[in-house]
Amino acid sequence: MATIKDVAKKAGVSVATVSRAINDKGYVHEDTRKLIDEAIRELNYKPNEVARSLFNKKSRLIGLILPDIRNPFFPELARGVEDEMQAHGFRLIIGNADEQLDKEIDYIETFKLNNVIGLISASTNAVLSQYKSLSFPLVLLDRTSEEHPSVHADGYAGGRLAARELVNRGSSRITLLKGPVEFQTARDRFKGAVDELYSANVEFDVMTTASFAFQEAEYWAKELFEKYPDTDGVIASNDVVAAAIIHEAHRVGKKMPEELQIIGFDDIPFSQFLYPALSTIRQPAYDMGREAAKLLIKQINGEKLESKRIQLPVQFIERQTTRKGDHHD
Amino acid sequence: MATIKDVAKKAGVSVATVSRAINDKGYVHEDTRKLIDEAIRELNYKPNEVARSLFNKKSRLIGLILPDIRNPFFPELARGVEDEMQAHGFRLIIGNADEQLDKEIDYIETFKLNNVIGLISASTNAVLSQYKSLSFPLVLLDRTSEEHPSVHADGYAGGRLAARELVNRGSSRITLLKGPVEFQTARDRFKGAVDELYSANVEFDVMTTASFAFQEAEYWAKELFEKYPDTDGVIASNDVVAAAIIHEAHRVGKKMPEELQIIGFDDIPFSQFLYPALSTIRQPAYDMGREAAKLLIKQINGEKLESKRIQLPVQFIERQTTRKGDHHD
DNA sequence: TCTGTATGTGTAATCGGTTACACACAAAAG
DNA sequence: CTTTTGTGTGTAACCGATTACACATACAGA
Repeated sequence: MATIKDVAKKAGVSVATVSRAINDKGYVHEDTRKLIDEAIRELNYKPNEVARSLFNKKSRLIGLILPDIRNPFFPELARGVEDEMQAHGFRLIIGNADEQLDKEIDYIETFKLNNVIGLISASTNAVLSQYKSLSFPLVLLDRTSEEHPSVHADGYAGGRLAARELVNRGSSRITLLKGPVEFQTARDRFKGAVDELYSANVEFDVMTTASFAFQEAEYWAKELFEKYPDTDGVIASNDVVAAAIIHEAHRVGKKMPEELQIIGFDDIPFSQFLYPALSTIRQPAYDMGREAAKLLIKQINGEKLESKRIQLPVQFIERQTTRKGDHHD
Repeated sequence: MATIKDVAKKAGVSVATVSRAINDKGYVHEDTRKLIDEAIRELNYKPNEVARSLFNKKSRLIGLILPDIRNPFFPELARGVEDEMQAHGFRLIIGNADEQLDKEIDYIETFKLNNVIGLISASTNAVLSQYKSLSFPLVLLDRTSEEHPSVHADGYAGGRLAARELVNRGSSRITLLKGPVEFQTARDRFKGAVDELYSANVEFDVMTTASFAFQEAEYWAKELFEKYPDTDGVIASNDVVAAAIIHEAHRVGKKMPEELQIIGFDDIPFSQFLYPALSTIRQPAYDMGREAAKLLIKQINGEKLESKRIQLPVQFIERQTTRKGDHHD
């Protein structure tokens, strides 16, 4: 690989001049600039990011921490972040914390030691002390925070919405699945649903699904029908769990949506392919990713943030696991 | 952040000694070592990876290029790579090329300029000139190569297997979906299926699905039933496409598996939740990831590779989109 | 006593960039 | 004609690590 010295020699100038030319800082004569550009092209020179980063204490890398890359919701977030970063010349590196604290700490450390210029975390453990001592900006994604800028969907409204739609469509013995307590969004949507059900004066049971992972989703589904065999409406903690429930419902012979309505949460791409296609509360994952990226870029550029907490709306996506309701507009 | 100088000062030695102590190179007196350890602990010192990397021209980072993070098959691969790397003290950074050439080139460049110590690529464009001029080892994942070590599943056998199972289970007007030509694995499994169908002397049509993405899968599914309304067996190019076909089959009122059998490819976690649950050819994605990681680590350590091309077996997973067959053992 | 080897440590160069500062020169201002 | 200001460029220090090399000491064997 060619270095700045090679370029300087070839162009017959000093490295300082080359550096100035590259970075458009200070004066460089038009003619010298041409010489340098020429040398750069001939040698196919690319500035060494590591050396730059060592001096500047900043790279062009953005770190993104995801709690579980296998849950399709998170790749969707990542795509949003990536596209926005791409457009601004930043590079995204993804760390998959796998819902494990030590992995997450490892990644934060790795990001620090590699001088990332900013960090977006969609992790559950955002309260970590590691997040306090960062020398670069942090944006929390898919959760809120007092201390840091954040982007999230309106989980509470989503929970209310899910409950309302289910009730309006005639379910009366509802089972409400509560996601892992660590996930703030899970708590929000749970609370939303509870509040709505209370105020609608509808009976409901609560079951906790202590994880969002595929492997365990099947287990929750089985547990659901054992504990509450005559439930006629399920508000699932997310789409993965909802998928497992649909599957199990078929197995135990429940007709959907006639005998059992189900509403998921997230609207991952797969939900439309389920049978019956899953009615769900959509989170605009891609947009959330983009917004988080924008927020981070603003901070990196030292701009003032007019709003530190961006909340995006959720939306009911009507498909086949809910009946036609007497729909209030 | 504390630097090596701070540690040296606190321990009352030179930076060289500290460096030797940290890296266990050269002589360091037991007593001095203790002093240094003590200083490191007190200052909470962590060597700056960027500075190290600048000198050594190596980091502890491994790059992984995925063609599409949204296809659940790839996160699964990534998890395998990650777990193995984690165990060896390497850090994984993921780049999502999004099946776009320029993004992929960008990522290779980013990885180079950040001194990754090795690269695993599951991209379609492994023929790229960028891959030739690497100064660090490369392992190709989910595809083969003459020039580079690679890990892949036996797509050809998978194609044959899919065709054989479908024929054995009584489909006679088979439609064979051909995945994107860029994907070598897609070509392999296509060829396997073709060979098997020829030798079994079974009629079949071919339809090309020029992408594996969700958004388009639905389109292929519709096209399938328009073009070949009386097909009674589909060999899908992957599970995502298969999911779309199941969905569409419901819509047009085909009974599965009685009137229509479907076999997918990959066995992504979602396949079990489809209705009917998808019979598919399983690729051991997680293991593939691990093997690729092992291969890369061996190269990094300068070990001899006994085999440069690792092929993992595929497996027929019988679920509900295929009928009970007169099963030859 | 002299030489050779093993042990322990520090100085300074190096990796590939960036930038403060000094200096040279030209044109404009006084 | 001197002073100021704006351009243009090079020298060298610096970012935070690693390591070649020099040097000092201790102890062995001759």
